[in-house]
Amino acid sequence: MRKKRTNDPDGMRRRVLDVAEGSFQARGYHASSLGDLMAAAGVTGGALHHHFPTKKALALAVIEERVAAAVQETWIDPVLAAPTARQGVRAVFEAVAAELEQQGYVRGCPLNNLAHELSLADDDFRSALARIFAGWRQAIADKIRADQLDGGEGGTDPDRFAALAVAAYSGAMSMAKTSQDAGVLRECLRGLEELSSGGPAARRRRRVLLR
Amino acid sequence: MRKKRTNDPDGMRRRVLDVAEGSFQARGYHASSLGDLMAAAGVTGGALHHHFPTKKALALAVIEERVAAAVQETWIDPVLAAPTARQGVRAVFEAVAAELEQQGYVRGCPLNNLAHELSLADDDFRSALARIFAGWRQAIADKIRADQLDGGEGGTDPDRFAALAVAAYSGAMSMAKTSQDAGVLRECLRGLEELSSGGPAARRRRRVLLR
DNA sequence: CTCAAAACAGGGTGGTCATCCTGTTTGATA
DNA sequence: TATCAAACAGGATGACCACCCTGTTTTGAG
Repeated sequence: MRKKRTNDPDGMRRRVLDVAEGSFQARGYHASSLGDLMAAAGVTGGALHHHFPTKKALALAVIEERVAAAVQETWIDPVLAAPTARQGVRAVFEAVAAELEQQGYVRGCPLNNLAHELSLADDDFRSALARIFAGWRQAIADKIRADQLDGGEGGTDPDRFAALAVAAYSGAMSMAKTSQDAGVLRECLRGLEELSSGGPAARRRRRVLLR
Repeated sequence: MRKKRTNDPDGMRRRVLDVAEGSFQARGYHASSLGDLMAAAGVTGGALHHHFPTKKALALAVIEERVAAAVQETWIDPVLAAPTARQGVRAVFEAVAAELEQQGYVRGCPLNNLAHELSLADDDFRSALARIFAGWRQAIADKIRADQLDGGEGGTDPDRFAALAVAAYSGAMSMAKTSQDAGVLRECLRGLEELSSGGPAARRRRRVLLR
């Protein structure tokens, strides 16, 4: 009997990206060998090399297609959908913390993981990752500006708030990954809110300020 | 003529640690080969293996002796020496930003760099790194508590503030490394201060809330 | 001085890894 | 149906790389 083969370039490419995304997240770029990825994806060397001529090309595709999408889905979209930027930030922190606590382990933020390992290694990596960070911060800052046009967020500097929110999240995820405990995410969120508009006292103030 | 050799175990160990610390910081753990380290340190394979039987043992020594010391010197000591925790945090942010801007490039926080690459790879690495994070946070939290005994820092939660400060710094350094621009450090510091005791609006608000 | 242990030298080794190369199969187009 | 580029297969290759092993030199204790 003859063995059949069905050409499915898109599906094969997608399977490779799936496996690579997961392995880069769990083991990092250097610790992920193409041999392991090929075995995990059920792909031969020829097929891998056809779609991604080098390991760098594969990583660049993971960054631009998967990591960027992950930031969009877990951060930008929820923040934009929230009533205000601050509520969006809180919702994301809490959603991520809850998800991590449920799954029982912390693999860290995919963007930060790759940023640390690859930013200094290659300028193509670095600029691709920097673009994602910039888009993340800008989305939050724009949302703050929208809130201000709606009459909220008095004197908050949008860019400062966005930088702080992204930094606090990234750093909290670093610690959560290292301690394998998502609690620090909640701790940082409460720290942010205690100092800004989060606490019950602040909520009282906001109601006063709104009319 | 005979070649002379002077046994200097401490010096040789120190030279290896110096080179390894620098290379782990600049290239990361996996991208640093023992061959490169040997060449850079002027050390033979036998000597390296004598002092550090495995690469992991070398990295563990770097973490426990060098990274921990770096956190102590650049963060804990200045914060403890400052009049208040907040002033200490501000001083460190500004000192690091100034140093980075002067040297023209950003290699990132050594603790965070290694934490991202090694936390999931090996539990010995992970716990050693987690200990450093914990000591860092606790030093800041203790300083806040001392400030409160001196009558300052009204209702600030020490652990929350410490977690937020460390997270904001770590995350800001991630972005600074990725964008090769230390400006985000200052941005995050201003964000922290605007939201806490810094901005004029916040000072006004806080006064109202206090009764 | 003796001598054992520590300190160091340097080549070897098995394994892994990314990439390449030659060939075969598939599918769209004409 | 003829044709050709894209898609895929799978082994070859050469370059590392971490670790080990055998041997030599230095050092300090007794």
